[in-house]
Amino acid sequence: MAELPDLEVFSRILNRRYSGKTLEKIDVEVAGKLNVTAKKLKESLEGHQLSEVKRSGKTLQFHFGRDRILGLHLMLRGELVALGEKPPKFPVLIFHFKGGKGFAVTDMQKQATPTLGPPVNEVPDALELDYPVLKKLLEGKKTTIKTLLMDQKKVRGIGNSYGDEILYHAGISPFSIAGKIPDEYVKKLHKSIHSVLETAIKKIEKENGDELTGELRDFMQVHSAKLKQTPKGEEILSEKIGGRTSYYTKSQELFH
DNA sequence: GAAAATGTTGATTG
DNA sequence: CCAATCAACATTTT
Repeated sequence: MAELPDLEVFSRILNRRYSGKTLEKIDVEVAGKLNVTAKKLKESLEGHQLSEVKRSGKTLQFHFGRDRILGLHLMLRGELVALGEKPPKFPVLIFHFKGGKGFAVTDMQKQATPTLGPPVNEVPDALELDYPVLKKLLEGKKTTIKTLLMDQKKVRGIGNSYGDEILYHAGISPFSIAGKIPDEYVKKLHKSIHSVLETAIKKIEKENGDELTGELRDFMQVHSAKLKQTPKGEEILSEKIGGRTSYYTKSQELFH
């Protein structure tokens, strides 16, 4: 969980289910990563109406009015679950809305990070990245394109799996030096970022329907430990880049 | 039972 | 100063 397309779909579902409802109570089960005290969070949000849920990069933002915004990063293992009969496993935060419904943020690793009053982030979101900005981002950079795409200080929202999918789609090797990629391929990369992410959003939205749960990655073309071949029959290679496994094929062009 | 797993941060090394 | 690597976080899945 927790790359841009999943979060985009979650934000839409959360909006449909909870926007307009008043937060009756919020339980803070794990306060370790919270930037304020549990008491302060409760004082700030309880009794207020959820106006909107937004996605920003790999974070969600719950708007309870001006100056009452809760940011949330799910990190590696964070999940969102609707409250049911059983109490959620590994709860971090539990939102109870008036009328009895609610959801929980869970994380077995306790790394999910809620932030009251998240600072405005100037780094472009992957879905808002236009071609001239991307071109400028790559110019003169000596780092590999895979590392750069995953760098949240440069573009927000792309992680290890979609990074591989995007580069496969664009026909660029993840080991290519960012600054050495010709314009023609930077254009392809720009198109691939949008089309891979938007296609994923549509597929996840279709599968998930109105359910909060689920982690759909069936449509991955290269980034999967199970796959040996792409749908086109190309052999999938894997190698670590920056401590994380990258999946790619020989058909992706290497610029260096 | 070992290894890897969608992310980030801070320390460290070149 | 920039780039790259690694460990740490806690648990499940392969």
